[in-house]
Amino acid sequence: MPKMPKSSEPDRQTRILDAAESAIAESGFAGASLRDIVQEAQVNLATVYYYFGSKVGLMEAVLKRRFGPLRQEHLAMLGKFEAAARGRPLPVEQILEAMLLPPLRLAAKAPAKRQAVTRLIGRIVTEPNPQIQKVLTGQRAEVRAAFLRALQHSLPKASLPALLWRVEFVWGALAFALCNPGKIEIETHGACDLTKTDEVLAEMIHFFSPGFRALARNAG
Amino acid sequence: MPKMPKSSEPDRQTRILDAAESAIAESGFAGASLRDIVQEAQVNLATVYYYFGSKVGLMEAVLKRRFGPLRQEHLAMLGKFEAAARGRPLPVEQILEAMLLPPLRLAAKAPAKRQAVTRLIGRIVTEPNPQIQKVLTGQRAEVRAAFLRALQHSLPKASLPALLWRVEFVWGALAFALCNPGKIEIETHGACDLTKTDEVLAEMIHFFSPGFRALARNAG
DNA sequence: GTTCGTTTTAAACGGTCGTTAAACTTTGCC
DNA sequence: GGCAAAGTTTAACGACCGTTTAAAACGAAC
Repeated sequence: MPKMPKSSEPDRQTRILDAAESAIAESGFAGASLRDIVQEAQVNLATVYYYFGSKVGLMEAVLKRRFGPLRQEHLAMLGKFEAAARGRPLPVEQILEAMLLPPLRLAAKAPAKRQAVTRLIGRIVTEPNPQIQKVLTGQRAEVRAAFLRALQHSLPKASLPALLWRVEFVWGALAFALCNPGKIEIETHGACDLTKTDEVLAEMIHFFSPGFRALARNAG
Repeated sequence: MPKMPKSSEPDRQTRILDAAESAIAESGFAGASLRDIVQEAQVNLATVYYYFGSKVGLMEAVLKRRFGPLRQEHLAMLGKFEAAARGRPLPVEQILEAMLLPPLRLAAKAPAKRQAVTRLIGRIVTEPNPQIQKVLTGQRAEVRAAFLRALQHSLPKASLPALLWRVEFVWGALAFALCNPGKIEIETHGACDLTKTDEVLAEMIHFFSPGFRALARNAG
């Protein structure tokens, strides 16, 4: 049986996951070393293998801990909007909100872990390791299909490739923004602050929805 | 004096740069090993140090070879449009074309090296190593400033943060699309093909320009 | 053909990596 | 207490990494 956490301090598995998340954020999946991780987690090296089997196993656990709940939030929010609409097509603004808000909220978590979580999202986009990619491709497909169906319902005149491309563009803009929050803030001299979730959400919705609505008029 | 290339075969520096580019595309900057690179380039390990000084030096050379010309193309295309407009504001479609076409053309290069070049772009977005980041931050700032100035001229009513965010979103969508061309094509079952440069360019311009034009009416 | 600077090679250095096997400590249960 | 299971630590293995040194091969100039 696992040892109970010592009141304030999280248990070993959690400490390892937190440390791994930070390490991945800072150095990428390949560059994050187990020895650095266990040092920050104040845990012995072999403990990682006892709980997670291997480095890849640990990486998968890190991803599942964050992106499992994220997928559920995506589908739940979209489902809530669809239930309220009772079969009628959703305004693209609501579809965009269901796409964007869960990741943006995740990015605005507790300051200590904020950068780790956001950069983690960016790392996945360009991750070469197929074992790590595979963890997320399945659930990404499910979420993408759900949003695509909603968009097709709202914009029946739009062609499928036009919608597919636009969904990719929205994901890309989101991933890029989340990827290096500090960099954007610096390069725009503080004008773009990712921690202001509501602002960013509004900005993105205002930017993207006209491009979707243009598809409603003529086939695109 | 450097040995002349043997007609068909590129010289050693070029072979190393090509191999390094492929390796980075496949495994990232940290994961790309010099021993793999020199094996593919059919060159001795120490040759890398003779020509490039270190691994970081090689990485910098790889980036400069591709993104130096890219920066020039960006500024040249924007300059051409501005010269033709003779001081009048540019339509956002032209500004977007100057932002998007050079990278898209670069991505449509010779098939053998295509994936390497496109994935290289994606890697940079999430690169942790500050030495590598630094190579591109300077020239990125210059290009961003040029496009921002053009946008401000065309959309004088738009607020600065609104424009800054939108520029980031466009870069993000572009980088994401270029990052893993094969993945998008597979996940959309072939509907999204990045090699069709004209299609992708038209799709992006049609998607983004309404979001920019919306800023022309009321302050955003 | 010898000489000199340039280019290429072979071999090794120290270090870090992921991983494993076995010994050790703790914990819950009779 | 004694025992088995769960958890933790120690210590080491082999592999690969970036880097350096010094010697060999080469090309042009005289």
